[in-house]
Amino acid sequence: MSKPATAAGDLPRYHQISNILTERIELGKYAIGDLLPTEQDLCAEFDVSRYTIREALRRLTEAGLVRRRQGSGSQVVANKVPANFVHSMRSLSELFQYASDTVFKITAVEMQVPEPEVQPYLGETADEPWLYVEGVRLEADGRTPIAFSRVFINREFEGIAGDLPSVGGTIFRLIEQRYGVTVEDVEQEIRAEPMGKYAAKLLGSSTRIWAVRVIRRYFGEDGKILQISVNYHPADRFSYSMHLRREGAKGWV
Amino acid sequence: MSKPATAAGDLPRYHQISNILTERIELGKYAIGDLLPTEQDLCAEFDVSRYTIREALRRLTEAGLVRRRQGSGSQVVANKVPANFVHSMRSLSELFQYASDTVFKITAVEMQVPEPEVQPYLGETADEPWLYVEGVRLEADGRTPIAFSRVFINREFEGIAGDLPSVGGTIFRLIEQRYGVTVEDVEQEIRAEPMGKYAAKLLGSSTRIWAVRVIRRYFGEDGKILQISVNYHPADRFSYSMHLRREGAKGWV
DNA sequence: TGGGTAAATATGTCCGGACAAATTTTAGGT
DNA sequence: ACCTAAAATTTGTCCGGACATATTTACCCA
Repeated sequence: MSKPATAAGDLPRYHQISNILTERIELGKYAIGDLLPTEQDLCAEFDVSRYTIREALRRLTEAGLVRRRQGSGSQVVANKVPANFVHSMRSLSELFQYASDTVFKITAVEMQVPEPEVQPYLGETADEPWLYVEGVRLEADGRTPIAFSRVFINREFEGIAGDLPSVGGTIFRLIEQRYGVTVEDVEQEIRAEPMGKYAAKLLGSSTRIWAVRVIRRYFGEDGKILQISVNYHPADRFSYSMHLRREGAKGWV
Repeated sequence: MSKPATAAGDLPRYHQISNILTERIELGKYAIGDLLPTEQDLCAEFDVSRYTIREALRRLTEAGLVRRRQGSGSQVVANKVPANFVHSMRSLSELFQYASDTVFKITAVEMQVPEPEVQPYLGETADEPWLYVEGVRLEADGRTPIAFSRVFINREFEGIAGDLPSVGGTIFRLIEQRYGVTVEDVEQEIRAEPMGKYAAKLLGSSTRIWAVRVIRRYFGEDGKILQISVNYHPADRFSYSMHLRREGAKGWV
């Protein structure tokens, strides 16, 4: 092995070296748990400065293949690059993708054992009663429907039933504020299906229309389900957008 | 301002300087869009080497606060370290939510100016020809259809046309490998609509069915669109799931 | 054989320098 | 006023060096 060439259009040396080392790791020449050759040895092998080797190893570290430890060396911890793509949002409100000044008009509130549609999402708590809230989310004009929603709230928080008529924002936010719990995880599932007659009627349609159904489960810190919401959006008025960005090191070929 | 101290237990100098610069950005001393002082000026201000300043600025870059450009300077692009809720995946393959052993059966390849449906997603490049690839993605059994896809590939990469018959994986990966480019960002949009007759037929249905249409745009490092894919999934066989996890501090903006 | 200490090893921080490459600014010409 | 080319500026790559710090190894003694 010798000094990598850096003719016009070539990758930087440290980039080429990190590609070579990555390939060796992937091929098992350096197995998971093994130490890579020391910086000094790699400098000799590739005939480059220590700086260049350190940049190459930094890339391997950022890629998650290697962990470096002072006095110890560079240990292989993975043999594939977990290139991460990340969709992030500043708050859960961004998850809904409708404006923050929309209104939730409640049509029913009661304790209820969830119907079969929802039970698969509840696990062991499927047979217990939940605080059921039903309603229509409207644009700020108070008239244009956005979605029909069924919300199941963990009965630990049934005390918020009295606050619900005044809910301008979101129910889970109400729970967080009233009970000091925090939503740590959210599972969301999107699918398309024909909308039920009842829901369609509430959304102002007398014919059978299609819906995009969005189910969201909100989990607390201990993994307990705080709330489940089942939302039906008219298909012709719904789209769901997300932006993913690469984080960390670039993917290797 | 002077050389940061490095007594025992102190943070490294570059870490201290990046903290100071982060605070200035958050306070608006360097606003979004502003250029930070040059490396040279910062070396003078903090009385440290260029290496130390570059390490500090690297940290700001990795945190997403700053973008550095050779010949131009270091521009503030954000004044807060982003993200509370994060949906992450190890590779873009996870975005598709079908198994990795599926097969893409190609039905057409040609240069083409994209049709009106796609043009809003192309911006200034809407009038130019793209390499058009059309096909059906099948389960590993080679028979069960998953989705009908139209793919528009930036004509810079038209050389991959010859590789396409053998594409077992994904087209963007082929582009990455062949041209050494990297997908940095992806925009995805999901909506439901009736499926066109042609697509439905290719998916084995003689009646008018509903589809979940998923449009994805893949961007390279310079913000250029590398590829667009328009995928039609039969609604009854499609669902899209995501898991979001809280990261960083609790609480709301 | 086990424990403690010193020495050796390997990476981390930081310095200074040089040249390359990309971008911006300046100067000159039409 | 606009355009083009050259010069200046700013960051990127890479070199060599020194000292600090964390870990591992070697050695000695009970």
